[in-house]
Amino acid sequence: MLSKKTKYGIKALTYLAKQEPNTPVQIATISESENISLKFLESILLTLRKSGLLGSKKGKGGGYYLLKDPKEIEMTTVMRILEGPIAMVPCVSLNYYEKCDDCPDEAECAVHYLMVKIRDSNLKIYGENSLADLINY
Amino acid sequence: MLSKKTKYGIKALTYLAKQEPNTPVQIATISESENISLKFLESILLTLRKSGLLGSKKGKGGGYYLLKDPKEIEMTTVMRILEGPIAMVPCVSLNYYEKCDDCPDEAECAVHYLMVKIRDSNLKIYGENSLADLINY
DNA sequence: AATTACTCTACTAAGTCTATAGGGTAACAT
DNA sequence: ATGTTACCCTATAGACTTAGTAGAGTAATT
Repeated sequence: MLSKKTKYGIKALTYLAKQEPNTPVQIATISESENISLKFLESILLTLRKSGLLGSKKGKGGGYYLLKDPKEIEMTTVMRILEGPIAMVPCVSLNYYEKCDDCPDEAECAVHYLMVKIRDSNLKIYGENSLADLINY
Repeated sequence: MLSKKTKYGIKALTYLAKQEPNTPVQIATISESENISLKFLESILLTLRKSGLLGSKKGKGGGYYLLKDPKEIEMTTVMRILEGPIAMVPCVSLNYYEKCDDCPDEAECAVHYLMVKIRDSNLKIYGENSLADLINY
């Protein structure tokens, strides 16, 4: 299951992508428009800022804004930040690889075999879709 | 993330698929061979039996066995039983559809758009792979 | 200089899910 | 009858998710 954090995060990002570049949008505005709990959204935007996707401006007229062109932000990045590893099992993760403690031989593991296929296809889809692709279709 | 329940379930199923048809295998045998907690495996095999994938025989010489030819069991079925819906969001699920309460229009929802693609590609992979495909490669 | 509009940080808490453990019961084979 | 084995029920520690609450810090405006 996709966490609400990820769902809300993507919605907020697409909202920002629809705005004029570099015009800060307040949390409350996004929260109301997308029906997201204000405080929860606050913490989500914070992680997006910390990971370099968003910039923020304090004080009056402040808010959050995208740091890059929506075309340049691919969903692989977004998903990794919000949802974590793309792979469903650590032993097939490219960025967060971990050996299974119960599995003596990965090459012989049926789960591994299947999950590599799932990972590759998902990686392809996330790579083919930028934030810009999600707002005009 | 793939739950351990699913992971263990798939391992147990492939173990059974490697045996001679209709020869019951004890839980303990699978548990030891695949390094799975006995009690946990017990509950997993129970759900697999209740959903019609496995048969069981009580008493001495008893155990679990596959009810169908491994070629006839596609991973879509297995995943649905063990992991639940294939879709990552209820609003794109074919079998467990639910409307999002925050989303006014699915057709305009970026998350929906992306998750449909993910669902379709995963469904394709699970559909192309039977239990038999997972043991000989 | 005061006020206002924001972001930032931390703490708490209910709810759910995961993974495991223990004990007892019913069917079956010998 | 006896032992083997599936079956069933309950409990629990821990982690994670999704919030809610309170307050501190910062920048622009008046």
